[in-house]
Amino acid sequence: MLDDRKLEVLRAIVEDFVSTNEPVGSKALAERHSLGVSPATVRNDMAALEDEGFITHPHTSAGRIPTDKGYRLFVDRLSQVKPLSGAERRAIQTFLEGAVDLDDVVRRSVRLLAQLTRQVAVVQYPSLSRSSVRHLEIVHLAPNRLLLVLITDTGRVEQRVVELPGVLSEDDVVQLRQAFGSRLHGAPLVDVPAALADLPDAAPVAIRPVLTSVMSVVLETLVEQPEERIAISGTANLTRSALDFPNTLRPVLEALEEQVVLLKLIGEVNDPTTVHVKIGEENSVEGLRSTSVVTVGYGPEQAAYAGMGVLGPTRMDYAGSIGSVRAVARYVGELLAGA
Amino acid sequence: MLDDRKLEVLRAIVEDFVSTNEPVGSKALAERHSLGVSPATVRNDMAALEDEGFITHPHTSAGRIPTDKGYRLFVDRLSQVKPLSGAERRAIQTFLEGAVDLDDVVRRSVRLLAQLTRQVAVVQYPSLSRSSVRHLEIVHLAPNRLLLVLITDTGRVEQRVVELPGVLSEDDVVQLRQAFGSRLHGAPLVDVPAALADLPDAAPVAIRPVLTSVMSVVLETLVEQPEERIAISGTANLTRSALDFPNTLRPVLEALEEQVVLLKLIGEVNDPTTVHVKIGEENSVEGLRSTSVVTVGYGPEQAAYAGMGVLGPTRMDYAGSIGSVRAVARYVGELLAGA
DNA sequence: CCTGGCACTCACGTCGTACGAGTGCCAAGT
DNA sequence: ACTTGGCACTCGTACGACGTGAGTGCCAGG
Repeated sequence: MLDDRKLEVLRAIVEDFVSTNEPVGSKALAERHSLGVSPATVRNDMAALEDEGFITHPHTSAGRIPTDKGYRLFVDRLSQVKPLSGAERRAIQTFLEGAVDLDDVVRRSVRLLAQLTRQVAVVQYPSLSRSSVRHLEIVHLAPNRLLLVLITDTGRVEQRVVELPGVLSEDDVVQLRQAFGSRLHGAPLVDVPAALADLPDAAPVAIRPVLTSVMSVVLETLVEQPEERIAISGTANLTRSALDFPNTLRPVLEALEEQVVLLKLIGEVNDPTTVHVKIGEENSVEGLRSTSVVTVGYGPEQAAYAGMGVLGPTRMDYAGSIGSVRAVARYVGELLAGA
Repeated sequence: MLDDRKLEVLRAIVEDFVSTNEPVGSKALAERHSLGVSPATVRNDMAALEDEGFITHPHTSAGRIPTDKGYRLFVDRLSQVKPLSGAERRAIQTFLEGAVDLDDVVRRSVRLLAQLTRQVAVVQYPSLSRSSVRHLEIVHLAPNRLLLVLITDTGRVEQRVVELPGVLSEDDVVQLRQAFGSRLHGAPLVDVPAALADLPDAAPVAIRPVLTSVMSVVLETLVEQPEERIAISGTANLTRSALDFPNTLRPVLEALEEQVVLLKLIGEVNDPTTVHVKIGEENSVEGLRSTSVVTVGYGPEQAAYAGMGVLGPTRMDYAGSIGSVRAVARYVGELLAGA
């Protein structure tokens, strides 16, 4: 059905269209890529590719452009991931190693990714649900107010103010710290509920009411609403492909403002070893049907903390994007593992 | 020079143009607004307004549109700040009171503002340089590593990991805590360098090297790089005025990605009592010359923590935007003051 | 199965034209 | 001195006709 030359023609069409953004005709194609056959032959192959649904015409007298299905085939079988240049590798390293805390790492990564790919970059903060407790600090703000500060092993910090039912002495606070500290230190967040289960019974009666109210805030913060955060950069790059998004720029920008949508987009697969590509209609998100998304999980070795990726027109440089995304994810993963 | 009727004509032009986005002609204007004069008279007034530079033609056979100078006059003398509807006030309240920490307050505010004004909203996190230290926590991560967590009275949390020159005992850490805690608690960040000045001399010799290295990190974090953060929302609203930004959407999006630019925009005036409006060319930022910015400081009473505002086409609903921005700033100010 | 040739189809740019909104100005009216 | 109706003029826009050329599909011959 699809012999090697037809595949070669498809690759040529995708590559030409991606770089020129204009429908590519049989003649130009036979000339520029040394296929060794005449335009007429190319036309026949094109007709076959069109029958199979890999390419289309915008109109009768125009050249061909790839369909989503065509891009899919291209990504799966025809493209080789572009390795980064030495300059790019160095750029990544120097750019990221200046990071001063987790927020900084994420912000730098997302900017970096946007610059490398010249597209919209999205990076999810390390997920709470997959981290462990590094430290829980309890600060005695006022007799009846506490500030809880939780720090995870990924460097993430969550904080909450707790209004207490009663007044607390400094000694009580020390007891609280001990009670929580011993149970939580190093515990994965998913295990926190179990680790705290026996707490009310084990604690001195005097501080039980306070303790339970603190406990409920802790659980609520960490487990029930594991709030996920996301950083975006490079939205201005969307305008570069403004021609690709005649009336669709709007929904794309809207989708990018919806945390939930983005999480869905990035979070669907978090396998840190492979890069995933969603092309056009494959996207579950209405409004992103004219875009492609390249995602990957990142984190130390097996454990993926979270996802990151880039989003652009279906007509994008897949090989380059996949390479950049993978490289940045690796660096960030190592960085977080070492920290 | 500019009698009352001419001003009235200017107001009518601005209002019509803002709502329809089409150049307004003398006839339509005389009909829709009950000015009590004929189109011809309106034309004369228009000619006068044009001589003064308050309005222009796009071309000969088109109606008039306001110039930046025209909008300026409108904002300064002709528009009345629109009070919010009851529903809007209630929306603000319910939306903001669910906030769980500072980050949440800021994120909710910026979303709210974008929705109310249907424009791009920008909110600066409470500035570090204007806050005081609420608490400095020192966590002993490993023998030669410390985690510093600084919490300000505005609820902002900054954290840094410090690699120490030597190994530290638990007792040393306690001493460190005391040394810093006593000096910093409640101190305005600007006074921190002074408060710490005598620290190396006063401390036990044993921990001095460690202490100075911690100190330098603290100072660096808090004073030398008072990193300002910013939240944005509603960029999708820019596409609504896509007709206003034919080729200028790009630079606007780019400007919105530059923290520095935004801070400059918002930070120029932080008087919490008045709302400031920058119209078109008045903007110091290249690339935002086709936009207007409405900003205000927020914070408890006299002390402005930071700024917030909205950005849109010069052709925007100034009265409504000013009202919304002011209202949200007040609520957020109260909220933070009470927290 | 490839190739050159050939007729055919359309999108696109150009040109000319008609239309109409809106203006500027003037002379008459108040 | 200001307002008003009238009128000629400008110019941007919409519309239709037309030529052009890129690109195709098909066919007959190698």
